[in-house]
Amino acid sequence: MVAYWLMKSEPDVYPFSQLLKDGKTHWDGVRNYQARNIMRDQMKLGDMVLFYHSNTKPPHVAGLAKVCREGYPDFTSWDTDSKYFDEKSSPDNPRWIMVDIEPIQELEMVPLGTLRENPKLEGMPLLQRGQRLSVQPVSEEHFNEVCRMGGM
DNA sequence: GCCAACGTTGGC
DNA sequence: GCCAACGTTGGC
Repeated sequence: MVAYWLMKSEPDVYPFSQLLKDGKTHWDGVRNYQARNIMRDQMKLGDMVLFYHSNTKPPHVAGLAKVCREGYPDFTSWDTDSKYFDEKSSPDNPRWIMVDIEPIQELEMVPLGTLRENPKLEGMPLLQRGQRLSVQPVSEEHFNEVCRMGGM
């Protein structure tokens, strides 16, 4: 059973175009327990991901990706040179988890405002007031609709 | 740059 | 365990 997710990245930090170049990436730096738990407990190999660009104008869905490795310790959490270093995490007792994703294809940019205007997306977590989870679930219906809006 | 929303920290 | 203070996210 394939599940669907949305993952946020700031394009200044890691844009979808970089994922296309890299072929895959580990989703490091998540330091929120709710998002971590989703990656640890729920994201499975082959799950589909909407790659979302936040903190940009306009914020938008940029592409499609899929999970190519399930949750494992985020090694940047014990790397003292990393900006994601957390002194409470260690190889023996990792506190943070990441998954790997690989690109499927770029989408035509789907701006947040356009998502909001689509009644079929009513109830989508991304569109809820005040939500800021960087990894969040998407229903199959919403996922398919966003793909359609992105030209697929 | 502002600020609403919300998570975390730490004193008590 | 409560809650005020503070920090971060992220749209606008």
